[in-house]
Amino acid sequence: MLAAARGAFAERGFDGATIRAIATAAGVDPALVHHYFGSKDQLFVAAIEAPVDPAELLPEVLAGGREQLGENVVRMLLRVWDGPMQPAGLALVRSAVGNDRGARLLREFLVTQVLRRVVGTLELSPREAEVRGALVVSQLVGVVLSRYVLRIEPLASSEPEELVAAIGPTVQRYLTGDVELPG
Amino acid sequence: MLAAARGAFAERGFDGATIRAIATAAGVDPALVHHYFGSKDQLFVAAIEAPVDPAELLPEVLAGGREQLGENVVRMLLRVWDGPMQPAGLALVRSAVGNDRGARLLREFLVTQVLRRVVGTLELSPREAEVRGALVVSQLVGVVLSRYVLRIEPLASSEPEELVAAIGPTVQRYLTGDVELPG
DNA sequence: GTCTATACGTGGATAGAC
DNA sequence: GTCTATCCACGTATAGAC
Repeated sequence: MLAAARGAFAERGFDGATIRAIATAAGVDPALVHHYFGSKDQLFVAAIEAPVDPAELLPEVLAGGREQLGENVVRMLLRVWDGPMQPAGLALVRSAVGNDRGARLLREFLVTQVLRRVVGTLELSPREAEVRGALVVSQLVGVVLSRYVLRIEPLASSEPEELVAAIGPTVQRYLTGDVELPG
Repeated sequence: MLAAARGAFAERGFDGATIRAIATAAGVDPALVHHYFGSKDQLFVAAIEAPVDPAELLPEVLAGGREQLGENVVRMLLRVWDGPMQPAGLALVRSAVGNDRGARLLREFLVTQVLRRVVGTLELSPREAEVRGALVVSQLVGVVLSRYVLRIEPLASSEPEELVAAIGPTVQRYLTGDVELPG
């Protein structure tokens, strides 16, 4: 039933998904949904509960050393999104673009849960860390949107490792390379 | 009145925006909107009518020669989005992520109107052009989303030229650099 | 515990008065 | 041409029967 909700939110966003449709997809009565979750909002937060914990993935990302950080970040992003994260992630992204609460939710998740962890392992001034982190996000968000939402070819059907090779260097440069820092 | 529609669609996406709200914002009667535009769909396409023609911007992008292509693309993107394109563009992006028709609309606009023009000026095999174009799009889409939708700092309030310096090299590499080409 | 019935609001669209 | 009044469909949520 949560799976049905995730699927619906992923396909149609928060506003577009209806409790009726979710209930039908799950083969139950719409009233049951309210009975279990109370409201649509609560159902949503239950549905997008992160199926992966960023903290657990961190060691693997850092394992290759400083020079492989860029590729590892892209590799991990694709592994997670091609796998368990995709429905919940899509739901979150779709809703983030739809309304401002969702945008704030996603922004804070990205900044505090993902960015700070990766960037925090480099020795950087807070200011520089913020800038480099934002640049990385700009590329990663673009990959997710192009591959999973807009489905632009050949990005959408590329093998993960091909994208790692193509995009990893960009992330690497943003993290440790020579970048004029915007202010 | 079109301006009010653009603003509403930009803020709330296609589904979120209501004809009533648009009419109120424009200081007119909701029925008038139907009278002029017939339906919400038609109002939408009228509202997102591209305020800038990609073809006209092309010479300026190409002016600096092959080595400045990356920076010029980013510069033009920001100029257009910081200016006249922003409301219509936001409306399109918001709706593209919301429903699949919108996604197809945006994808086709990006691929045929923007990508092919820029990439077409390099001498590349169709296959390579497609790949490099998609990589460029992945970065540009990410910038737009981070800066204008998610409003991630410091991207959101950076000066355009700072972003040009930071992100231009990425686009340059995707266009003319050494990239392992995904398939 | 599960479903039927329904209240309540909202939004797109239309008919018709002036 | 512009607005009032209204129709109709849909969606959330709740109350209450079984």
